[in-house]
Amino acid sequence: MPTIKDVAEKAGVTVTTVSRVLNNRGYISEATRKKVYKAMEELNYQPNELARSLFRGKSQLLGLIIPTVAHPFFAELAASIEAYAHAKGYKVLLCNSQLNREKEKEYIEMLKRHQVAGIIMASHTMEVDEFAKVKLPLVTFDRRIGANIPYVSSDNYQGGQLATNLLIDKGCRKIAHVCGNLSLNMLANKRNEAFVDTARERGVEYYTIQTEINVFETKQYELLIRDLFNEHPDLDGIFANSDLMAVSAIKVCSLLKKRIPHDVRIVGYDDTNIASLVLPQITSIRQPIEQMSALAIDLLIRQMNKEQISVDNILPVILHERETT
Amino acid sequence: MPTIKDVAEKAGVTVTTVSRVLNNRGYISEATRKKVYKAMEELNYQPNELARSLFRGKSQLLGLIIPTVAHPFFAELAASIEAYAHAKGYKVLLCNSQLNREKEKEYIEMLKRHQVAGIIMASHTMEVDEFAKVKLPLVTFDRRIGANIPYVSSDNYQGGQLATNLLIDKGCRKIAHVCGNLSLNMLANKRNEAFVDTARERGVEYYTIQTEINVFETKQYELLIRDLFNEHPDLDGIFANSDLMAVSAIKVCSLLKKRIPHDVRIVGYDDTNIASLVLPQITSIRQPIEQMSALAIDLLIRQMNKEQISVDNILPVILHERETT
DNA sequence: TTGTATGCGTTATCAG
DNA sequence: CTGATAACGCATACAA
Repeated sequence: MPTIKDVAEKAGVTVTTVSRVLNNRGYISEATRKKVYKAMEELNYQPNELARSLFRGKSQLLGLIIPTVAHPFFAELAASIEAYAHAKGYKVLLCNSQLNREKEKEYIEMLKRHQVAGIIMASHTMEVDEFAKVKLPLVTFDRRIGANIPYVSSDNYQGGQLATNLLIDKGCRKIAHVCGNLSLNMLANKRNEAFVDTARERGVEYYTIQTEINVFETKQYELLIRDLFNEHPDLDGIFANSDLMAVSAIKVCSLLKKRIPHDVRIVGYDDTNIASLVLPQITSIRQPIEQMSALAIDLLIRQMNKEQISVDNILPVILHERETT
Repeated sequence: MPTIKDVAEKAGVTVTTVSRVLNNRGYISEATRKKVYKAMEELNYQPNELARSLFRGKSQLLGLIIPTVAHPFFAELAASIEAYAHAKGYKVLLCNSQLNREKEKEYIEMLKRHQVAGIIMASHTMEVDEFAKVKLPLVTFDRRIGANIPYVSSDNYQGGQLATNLLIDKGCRKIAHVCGNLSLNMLANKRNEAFVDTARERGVEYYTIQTEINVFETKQYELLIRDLFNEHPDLDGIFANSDLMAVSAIKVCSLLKKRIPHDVRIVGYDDTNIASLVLPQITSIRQPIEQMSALAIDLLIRQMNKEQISVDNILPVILHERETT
């Protein structure tokens, strides 16, 4: 790999000059600029980002910590974040935590060692006080850590309300919310709050089913939902915490010969591609992934620039009615 | 951020000594080792990877270039690759090319600037001769570039045979292969070769439908398949090039009141999670993603060590029969 | 067993 | 307008 030195020699100038044309700093005569460009061209020179980053004390890397990119929601999130990061000149370091606290910590340490410019954290098994130690531009997805760490989230309470009200409006009298682990202290838990509040208010029988921490255990969802119907054969509405869970619910209903939406109505969450792909197409609550991604990147960059930012960044969700309701 | 210098001062030694205990090199007395560890502990010291990498001339980063991580197959691939890379001490830089040649090139340049240790390339719109310029450990997914660049692939021809034979064995007489853009020169095209060979051999009527380059245009798949049935209402077998396409096929069949597998049989590809998730569950050809990922990482590391490696790395696929056949 | 000096590739400061 | 030099944080060769 040619270095700036090689370019300088070839162009008959010093490294200083080359650096100047590279960064468009200071005054340079057109003649030498041309010479330098020519030399760079001929050598196929690429500036060494490691050296640059070392000098300025940080890299152009962003860390993205998610449970697993194999999950459709996080896959779409990752794709979106990468796109916006790229547009702003940043690269994304992919970290799959598997919702494992040790891994989360390990990844954060790793990212610090690599002098990343910032971290987007969308996996939350870590304790709150451990976030204080990060000392790096940080944005959280769907979790409020404290007054200092900004987070991006969609309006989970609103989502829960929309879903629950829709089920009840459509005539459901006995509904269940299949959600993640509520002890994980994520804002997604507000969906369940909304579910409970709404169901209670409107006088409808309701149940909450928590799944284990396992990220992507479809089979487990199916078993859980099957148990649910065993206990409550007359259940007529399911609010699933992800489209994947909704698909599992559809499957179980099909096996139990329950017609959708006639016997059971289902609302999914995230509105990932899968929701409109399967049959019946899933009614789902859409999180505005694109805007959330853009906002996250933006918040990170603002932190780097020591700008003032708001801690709470909650975007509205949208209900997409389809065939399961 | 504390540096090695701070640690040295705190421990009352020089940076050399600290560096030594850090890297377990040379002889160090237990006493000073303890002192140094203590100092590192107290300062919460993290070695600066940028500096390390700059010194040794390359980073611990791997570039992963895929069309988009929003696609289930590539999402699972990315998750798997990240896991193996992590196990070997490497981090993954995520690059979504959108199957765009300029982006691919741009990403490669970027990765070089960042002194990545290697590149895994699973997006192939670039010309063959451009690969020669990479000069970096490189592994290709599903494309044979030349005699110098190793690739990892599953046995596409076998996959095509398995799928086609299954359809015919089950009684299909008029079948279609819905595949990607055959001009892209990927090994996946061998699926179509196998399809054509097998159908011809066994005397069954067959058609090939190519989709546009767009990576994730589900709607487009649906339109294409609809057109297909318009032209050939008596089509009774579809070999889809991905599970996503298979889902689209299922959907179209459902809309056209065609029963699966009674009227139309469908075989998908990749056997991603989605295949066993939807109803009917999709018969699919499984690519051994885990092994392919491990192999790719392994090939990269071997190249770094200047070890001899084989260019052709083809793993067998497995047919998973489910409900669509 | 430990310390000194040098260089990795780049940018910034300060001269000229 | 351009050049010499120091510094970023670390690891190695060579001394001691």
